[in-house]
Amino acid sequence: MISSIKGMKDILPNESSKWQHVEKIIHSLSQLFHFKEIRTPLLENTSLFSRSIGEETDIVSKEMYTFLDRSNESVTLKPEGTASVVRSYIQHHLGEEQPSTKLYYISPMFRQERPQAGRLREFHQYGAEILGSPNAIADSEIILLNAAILKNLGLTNFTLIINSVGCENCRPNYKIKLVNELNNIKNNLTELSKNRIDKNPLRVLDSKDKQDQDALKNIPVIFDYLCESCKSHFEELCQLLKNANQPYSINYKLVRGLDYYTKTAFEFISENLGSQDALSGGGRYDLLTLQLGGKPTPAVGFAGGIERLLIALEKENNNFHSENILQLFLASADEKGKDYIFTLAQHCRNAGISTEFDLLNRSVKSQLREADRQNAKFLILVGEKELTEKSLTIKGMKTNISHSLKIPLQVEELKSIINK
RNA sequence: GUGGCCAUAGUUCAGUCGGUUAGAACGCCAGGAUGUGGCCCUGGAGGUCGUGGGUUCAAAUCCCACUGGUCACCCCA
Repeated sequence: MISSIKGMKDILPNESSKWQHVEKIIHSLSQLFHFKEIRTPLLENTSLFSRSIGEETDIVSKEMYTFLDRSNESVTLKPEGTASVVRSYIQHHLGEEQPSTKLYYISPMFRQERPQAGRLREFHQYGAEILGSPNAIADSEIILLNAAILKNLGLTNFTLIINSVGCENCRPNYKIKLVNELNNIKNNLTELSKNRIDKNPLRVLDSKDKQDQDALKNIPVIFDYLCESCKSHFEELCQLLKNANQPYSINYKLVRGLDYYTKTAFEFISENLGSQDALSGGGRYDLLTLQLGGKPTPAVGFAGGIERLLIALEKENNNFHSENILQLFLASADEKGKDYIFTLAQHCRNAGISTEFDLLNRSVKSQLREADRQNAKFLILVGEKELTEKSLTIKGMKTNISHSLKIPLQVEELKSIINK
């Protein structure tokens, strides 16, 4: 038996309706906020990701599915969405058409990590980006869309945390100060954090280790080192969130794992996700477009994990109604009945009635069991008797109401009974 | 990538001081005075016990490796 690749899951028929429901809400809310969908390829040039996400990040240094294609080009299955969107934005000059652009996407992503709860090698993200606006109102738009999607799915148990990670003007100053302080308390830090002091000092801050957190109690926070522009941007965002009645908490130690973030960083977290507690995350990336060869374009965006949404929804006992209910099951008692219902099924389906019948030549009893199992709303059984008498009976499987119908059948009449 | 736990019918599991044809429930299939489902009753199909080695007269059961799952670390969605 050949099975799926480790960490890559089939979405089976009994769960695909949940996915469709979630995707439907993502589409409709994104469009309500007037974002337009963008679809980019799964495969990109490897350099797109190494240049944007950062060579030193875990994603690029050890998690990407990278390989040489048949022309010896290094290609990579996309590990996140923003880089591709920005690449496409630059390549197709979307910024020339209008001063600001709002885009959203739903797409599989790939990272070769050890799978665990809420973490897969192929997973699905939904995300949105606003390119062209440097203002906090764009940040709030992104955050509020994200929150609206969560709420509309019926989630209640989540928290928004925000921070500012500064910009190219103020972050270097803070970094120097931070490295100094970290070196002072070096002996109280875990090995991993010690190693990070030089490579990526900001990441030391959000270590989950208790020992680290104790040692970091009195560490200076970036907020005190933000430049005027970053500070006012952050304050403005806070005010906008308040005006929108969007609860949030500030966590000065929130740092995100991708290098391109500037100013705003945020996460929506849930207690229901085990150790992978982020439902979604995002932030501002004012330098990325320039870095990827485009014109300087301030931008902000987020991405969320669909699998994690589904886990959180399950934990909150949100039961989805199964869509795609079967309206009519046609059963046959003999060969003539079979011929008749085959044709009738075409008419019903053309009229928009979802219709099913037996494909296995089974007994009447088996056909009816099947109708029951499929949760059919109505049943019509046809045999020689009905055809001779030119009269059919349609029966409600749940209601026990039945109607007589004359042959030739008027599909409109049938439709009105079914949709009543 | 590191570590803990796990791996028996389609599913959830029982079965280990090693010992004859490996069980249950649910699901599936067929039937129940002959053309009306669900409940009920009867019968049936379905497993080389994750894979490969080893120990033993004998392995689902003990040992090793591998693979997969799961949880945690790491990291992130």
